[in-house]
Amino acid sequence: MATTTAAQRREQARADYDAFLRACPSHQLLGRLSDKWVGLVIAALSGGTKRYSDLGRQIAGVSPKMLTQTLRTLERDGIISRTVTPSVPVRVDYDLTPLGTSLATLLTAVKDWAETHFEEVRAARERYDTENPT
Amino acid sequence: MATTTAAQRREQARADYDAFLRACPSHQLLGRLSDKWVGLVIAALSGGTKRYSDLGRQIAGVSPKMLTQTLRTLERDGIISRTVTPSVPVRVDYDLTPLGTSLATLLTAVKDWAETHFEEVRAARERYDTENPT
DNA sequence: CAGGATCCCAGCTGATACTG
DNA sequence: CAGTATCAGCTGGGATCCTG
Repeated sequence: MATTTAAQRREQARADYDAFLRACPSHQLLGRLSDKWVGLVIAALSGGTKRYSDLGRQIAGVSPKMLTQTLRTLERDGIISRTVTPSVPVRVDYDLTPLGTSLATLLTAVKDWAETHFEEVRAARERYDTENPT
Repeated sequence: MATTTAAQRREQARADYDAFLRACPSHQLLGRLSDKWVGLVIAALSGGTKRYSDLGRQIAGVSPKMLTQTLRTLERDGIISRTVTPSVPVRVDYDLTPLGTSLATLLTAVKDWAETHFEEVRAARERYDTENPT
């Protein structure tokens, strides 16, 4: 025996890794933040309470499905709050919770870093591309 | 006519949005950071210089392909440096650049936020799930 | 107005095999 | 040792149609 192939070991490692990732808060958060629409939604809500259709209009190109999906996961995570007003067309307002606000702060920090260093990154890319014409 | 359907308008909006996103540094950065392996690689390299196979071993479950791909994009962005030593088996060392180090700092900030607030998120999820048995 | 349900395609991921 | 090349599978996201 001892036929522990590299593949088997990697498979095992992957299982461990997956379990680890699922339990890893920072990675979960990263996944959330980078989710295609999450950043936009949070940014939009930083401007105050918004209705569903306001968000749909303000965030260019989002489909109803993705908007709803995004809002739902954010609501589930306690990042935003959803308020239904049973008037005659229904009215639903979304807002940032305190937790969401603190997350928005973090997002701003990331944005600042990006804006500060983006020129460096751009230059690095250009250098790399001219050096590796592939 | 004026048959500008909702779909058409969304399509147009989507084009604008895509162009916007491609030009948006913070969103690009977010995408990078949340990339499945990027966080792990940066974390691994925070411990100092590492060889290709070291990284492959330290990061459980990564395939050679993804490891290479991740390293390449990070190198292109000027986040890590790649040093080839043409000995008789070849030897390649990876390291964080100053830019990469500052990014690692940001990553740490995200990690701290996640660890600080994860319990709140977990609680919010539990509440949401018990309230919405679907 | 605010969504739910369904179908479907593209792209990324990963496994495997091969090379300088 | 440090990759590259190829192929298959899955999942995310959008389009579309429908409801309370």
